[in-house]
This record gives sequence, structure tokens and C-alpha cells, in this order.
Amino acid sequence: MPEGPELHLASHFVNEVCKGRVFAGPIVKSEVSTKNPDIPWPAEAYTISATSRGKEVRLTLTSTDTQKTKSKKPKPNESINILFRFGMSGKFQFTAVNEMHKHAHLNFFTRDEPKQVLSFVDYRRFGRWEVTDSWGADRGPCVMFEYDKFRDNVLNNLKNAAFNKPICEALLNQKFFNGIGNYLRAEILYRLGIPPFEGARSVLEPLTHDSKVKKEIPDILELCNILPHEVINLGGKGYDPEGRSDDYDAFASWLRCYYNTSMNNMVDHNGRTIWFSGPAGPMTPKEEKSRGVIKRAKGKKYEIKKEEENSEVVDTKTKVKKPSRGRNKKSPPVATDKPRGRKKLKSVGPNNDSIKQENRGSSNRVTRSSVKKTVGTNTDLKQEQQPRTSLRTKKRSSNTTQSTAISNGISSLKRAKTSSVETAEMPTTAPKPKRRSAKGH
DNA sequence: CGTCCACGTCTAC
DNA sequence: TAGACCTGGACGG
Repeated sequence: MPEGPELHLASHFVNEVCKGRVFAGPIVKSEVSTKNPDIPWPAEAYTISATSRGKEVRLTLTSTDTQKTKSKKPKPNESINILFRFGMSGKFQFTAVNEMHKHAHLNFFTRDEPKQVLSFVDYRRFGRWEVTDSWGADRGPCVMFEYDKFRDNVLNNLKNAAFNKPICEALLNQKFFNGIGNYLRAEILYRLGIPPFEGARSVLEPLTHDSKVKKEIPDILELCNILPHEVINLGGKGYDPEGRSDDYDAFASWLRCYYNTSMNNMVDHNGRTIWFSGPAGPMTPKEEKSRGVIKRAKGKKYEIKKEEENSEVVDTKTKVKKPSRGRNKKSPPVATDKPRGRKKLKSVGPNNDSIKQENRGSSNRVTRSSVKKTVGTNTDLKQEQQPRTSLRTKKRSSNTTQSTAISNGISSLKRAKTSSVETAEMPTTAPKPKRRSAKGH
């Protein structure tokens, strides 16, 4: 659930399910959760509410005890805050006690029967929590709900080394772009036709002398606010591959670039995949690596599209060196499978020269990928075993999806100052996912 | 059964 | 700037 919109939706979800409910008893941590702290909270009864800021969610537990106890129990109205970061897979769920998720790592139980539980579920366990009243010290203002401060923080600090990097990498720096993640950076740059490896400073510098004149096209900082709000307003849970629910289609359709096989992708200097259209830009990594993707046609059967003309390809067999640094990619958020039939892409913005579209008609969904690597020069790598490793890539593309509901660029130009979301998300219960997603072969 | 990849940080060389 | 940290789905063999 992890980018700004998902964190915000999660806090909204917590507020919805906790409304009018009283919790009680020990807050239980899972056995395997060893890196995160226990939460000592001996209240007889308490309520739970939540707020979010960028990629963090804060739960506030407030005692509803009435007696001024003598012990160390909290006094009436006394509260504590627990700050959460979701890692790659964190989310909140509210279920019956007997339906607790296998990876529920921090659990808050209701006082009344039938007992239910608010759980922080995080199967990869990259998520973290701590008892603190402050937001992450190294994180900037929220791109969604502290827009003015966010904008000032960026434009007043362009000398910072963080902006020496390509714009696509600077966008993941939470010190300045708190709430932007991998899919949002791709969508933001795509809508403006900005090459991902254009220097961050050169992209942002012009905004410092912006005339207060009203612009037709939102600039990149405005999109950092607008796009997350668009996701919030879709009515679903935001990014959630597991959530093959009906409301996920809206999100899948909203994505125009990320994981869209008709787009290009490249591994950035931090090993993360950036999806884009058009030229990569001047700060493109030396060894341009892209990830391959295999799309699965409806029925099954996939095609591979590869390319990379020059450079030699290292075949998979030849493994390559070191354990990859944990970068990875997974299955599809899935590009929207669009109604095929020629569509015209539209990318908003000024220069959308790019946008290549070779979309012809078929539609497909992205699924896994394969690998290969294109090496410019030799640099061969060596391989070792070790835990996971990998390196190599391939590329392919196809069509599909694409602009989707092209609601044309910036649909909403308004930047909500406060939350306006509605619709709770998060299934109240999650039957175990289990086996593959339908579609038997 | 082995490889790759996934919405993100963290921290050691 | 590499790994580490984790689980698991989708593929390939």
C-alpha cells in the first residue's frame, strides 16, 4: 500500500473502522516481529484514530479510562502516538479475531464481543513502527496535505546535493518529496513529458522564477500534489496488486505509464525501475538496463518483445554477479488493459513529443519479466551464488493499456488542502489469498 | 526447484 | 553506492 495515497487511505480506513469502537487489552506483536518495539499501553479501554503525512501514518491511542488509577495506567484522555512506515507491503486490516492475517504483526483488540482486531499487516516486514509524537525527522512536508510547505522546501533548497541527481531519482527523496514513490514518479514525469534522467535541478530551477501568472499546465511540483489526490479520489485502495477487486480497475486504468508494456523502462542508479516514454535524458545510467516484462495475454501465452539492439546480451545462463541489492520488481499492478482499438495517447503537457505508442491493439497484462542485460562495453560480470541475486535484464514491450481513460492531463487542477476522501478501503477481512489469481489455464 | 521482481527504506563498506 | 532486510507470485527448466 505504500505511496502517499495509500498511506492516506490507510489512515482514513483506520478512522472509519475505529469510529465508535473501544479497544482494550494488551497490544499484541507477532512472534516474528523482532525489530519493532512492543507497545506498552495498560489502558483499560482506549480509542484509536489516525492521520498521515507523506509516507507515514500515525495512530493515536487515547485512554477512556475513568478512574484515576494509582498504578501506571494512563489517565483519562491520556494518549500515545505510534508512527508507522509501511515498507513495501504494510497495510491495516480490521477483522474478526479468528480471521487475523498470517502476517499481522501488531494487533489492537476491541473490548466488546465479538472481539475484532485492527492489525498492521506486513508480509515482507520492511515496515517499521515506533512510539513517538513526531513525524520522521528526515522527511519533508507532505506532498498531498502540506503543499505550500512542500513546494517551498524544494524551491528554497535547490542547492542541496539531492538535486544533483536525475529528476526521477530526486523524486524518491523523502526529504523533499514525502509521499512520492515509484509509480507516482513515473506518472508525474510522463504527464509532463520530462525525460526521467534529466537533471533535477534543471527541471526545477525554472520554477523559482515563476511568474505568478496562472499556468494552463500544472508544473511538476503541482503534479506531485494533484496526482496523489487523483488516486485518493478514485475510490479504491490505490496501488494494490492483490486487490483484484472491482474498484481496483479504476486505479489500473488511471496508471498511464507505470508498468505499461508499451512504455520504456530502465533501472536507475539505485536499482529501481523507472517507466517512461520518449528519451531517457542526459543523466541516463551508463549501462542502460531495462527490465523485461512478459505479458500474459488473456488466455495465457505470452509474448515477449525485446529489443535492445546494440550491445550484447548476456544470456541468462551466464549469470552475473553479486547478489542484487535488493531491488526487485514484482508482478503487475497491471497496466490497464485498455480497450484496445487505437487510442491516442495523450500525455499531457507541453512537450509530449515523446510518447511512443506502438500500441496496436492487443491488450495484455504485464506479468513477470525475464532478463537479460545489455552491456555497452564489456564489463562482464561474474557470478556467485549468494542469496538472491540477479542482474540482467531485457526488455520488451507491447501494447495494451495506454492511455486509458485519458482524462486528459490534469484532470483536477485543484489541490485539495485537506482530505476529502471517502470510501473506506481495506477489506475488512482477508481470506487468505492463496493460489493464483484466477484464470485457470 | 531456481530465478526475478515487487508500492521502501536503512546501514555498512 | 552496494547490500540487507523479507515473503511470495509468476516463470523457466
